[in-house]
Amino acid sequence: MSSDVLTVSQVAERSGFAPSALRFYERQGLISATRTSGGQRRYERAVLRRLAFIAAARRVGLTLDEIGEALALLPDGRNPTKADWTRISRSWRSRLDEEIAALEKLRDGLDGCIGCGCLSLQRCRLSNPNDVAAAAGTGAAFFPSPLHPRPED
Amino acid sequence: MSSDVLTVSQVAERSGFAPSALRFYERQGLISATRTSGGQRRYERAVLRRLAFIAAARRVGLTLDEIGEALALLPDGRNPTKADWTRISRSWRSRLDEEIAALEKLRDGLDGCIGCGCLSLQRCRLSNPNDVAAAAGTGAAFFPSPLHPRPED
DNA sequence: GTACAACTTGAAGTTGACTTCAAGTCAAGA
DNA sequence: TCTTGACTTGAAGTCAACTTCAAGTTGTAC
Repeated sequence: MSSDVLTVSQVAERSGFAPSALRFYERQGLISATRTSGGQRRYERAVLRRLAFIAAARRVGLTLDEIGEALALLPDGRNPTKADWTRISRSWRSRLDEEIAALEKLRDGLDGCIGCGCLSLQRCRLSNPNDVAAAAGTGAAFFPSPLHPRPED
Repeated sequence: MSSDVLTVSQVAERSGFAPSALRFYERQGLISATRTSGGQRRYERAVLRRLAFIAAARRVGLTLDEIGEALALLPDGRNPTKADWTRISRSWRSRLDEEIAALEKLRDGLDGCIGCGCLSLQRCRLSNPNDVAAAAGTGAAFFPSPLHPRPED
């Protein structure tokens, strides 16, 4: 139990991450823990804040590598302040804006194309991949794609 | 070459998919090809339309399994009409709308939370995972997540 | 008829983010 | 002290969507 350290299952429950994920994040250097004399992990409360950051960053679409880089910008020695967290998450807003814009563009493209069935017509960009291929090189350019997609949790 | 059938590399170039992806899609049952006497693939032109559909569907965020299910709804025996394509892609618009809405919600949540640094404060949902865990079960509920994300191409 | 690019196959590898497993060790309440 | 749930480890497995590889075959321009 108790006062100021937490066990793996306590952190798991409070953070929402599975114990296996916590061990994985530790191996990746995203979080750390002290050990009991018997070798079991004990976490400081500050790890919860760190995990909250990781959860939010994942949701925004950052990879674990990127999250690691962001966390590396936190001061070592002292606990991060409000300003520290703000600083390293400042770019998230524009990242989301870009992603939203990309999806909107895709949606509008669909409205004028697949949505109306012109997939089967000669002049639709979607149904006429050779034109696109000739112009853009690969089919990946048919439509803008969302930025920073991530696999299912 | 020529008149009405296409080789693998021709389809690859015109569709934007790599030859290995075409073989993979064939194994998955998404596309099909006839064979020469020597066993090489020859594609009908209609495969390009199918591939355009696959490309668009991938972009919208469908998995290959879902794309397969959608393609299974096309009539067999005759080539799909404009109405056929429209029918099976009708749900894409709302799917994108939902995904966009989820991202906007996430963005707005960030504006009021991480963005202002309250990650370090007591009453922020993000910095207070135990409350969320108690209420929602897992950390996955901190923020709405985008629907149907997909791995990098 | 020959050269050679393009094609064939099944199997294994890749990436990211984890999870699962087996086999054993630790912590703490009764 | 005993019991039992929680914990430990490294290695291997999972998932999606492909790519890469090796070793051999085919198609066609000359």
